[in-house]
Amino acid sequence: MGIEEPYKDKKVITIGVVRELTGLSDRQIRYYEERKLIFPVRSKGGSRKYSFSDIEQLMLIADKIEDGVQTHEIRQELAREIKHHKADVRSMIQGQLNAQFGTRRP
Amino acid sequence: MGIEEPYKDKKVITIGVVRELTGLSDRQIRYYEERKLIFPVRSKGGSRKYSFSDIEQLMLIADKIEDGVQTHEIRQELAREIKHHKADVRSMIQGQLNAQFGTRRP
DNA sequence: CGTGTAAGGAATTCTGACACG
DNA sequence: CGTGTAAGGAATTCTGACACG
Repeated sequence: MGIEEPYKDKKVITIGVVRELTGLSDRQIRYYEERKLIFPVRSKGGSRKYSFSDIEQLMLIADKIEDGVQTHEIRQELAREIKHHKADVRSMIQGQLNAQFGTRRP
Repeated sequence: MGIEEPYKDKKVITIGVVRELTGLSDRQIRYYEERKLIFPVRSKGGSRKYSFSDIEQLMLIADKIEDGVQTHEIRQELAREIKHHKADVRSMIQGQLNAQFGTRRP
């Protein structure tokens, strides 16, 4: 499990390109940010910059919205995913430690 | 040898971000395009869009310029690289064909 | 709740040209 | 040759608000 796709998470894409790539309106894209579903960074001048991950995330969000899921529900799902992801990272690190030093057994 | 880094070649980055990421001026970036060293695509409105590959390419170009290499020389080097790359692809495909069907031997 | 829209302003980018060397 | 710059215009993005439902 190595480091891959170094570009996927770099926030370098303007909202216009995101609009084209996702098919969403800027209004929608900005609204999902307002509802804490997506977190672009800002350029010096104040314009939003998104990553490819953000674009994928937006397409997932759009699917759920279409299915009638409300933004606050989506936000909760996201929180759960992050929690699980953190747990995964924790257990992976634990696994590496065990592999290196053996399982602790007093 | 599979398909990797699906984002590396997507032309989605505006010149302002390229300027920040490379440290070059827009003048320089546009000039290298004029000299056929880099090939951004255009948005509907006419603004340039670059890929991460383009950014890496620009940094290589900048290094060579600093070393006193002229743009037309760099362009020739690029042409050679493309030629070699095409030869590599050709021999790789040939290798796959041989692996699949055996070397032709009448 | 989620989205469209008109409004006004600010930041971004574009081209062609002049300058220096 | 490679790059800076001032000029004027066009495309892009921003925010806050009103509207509908």
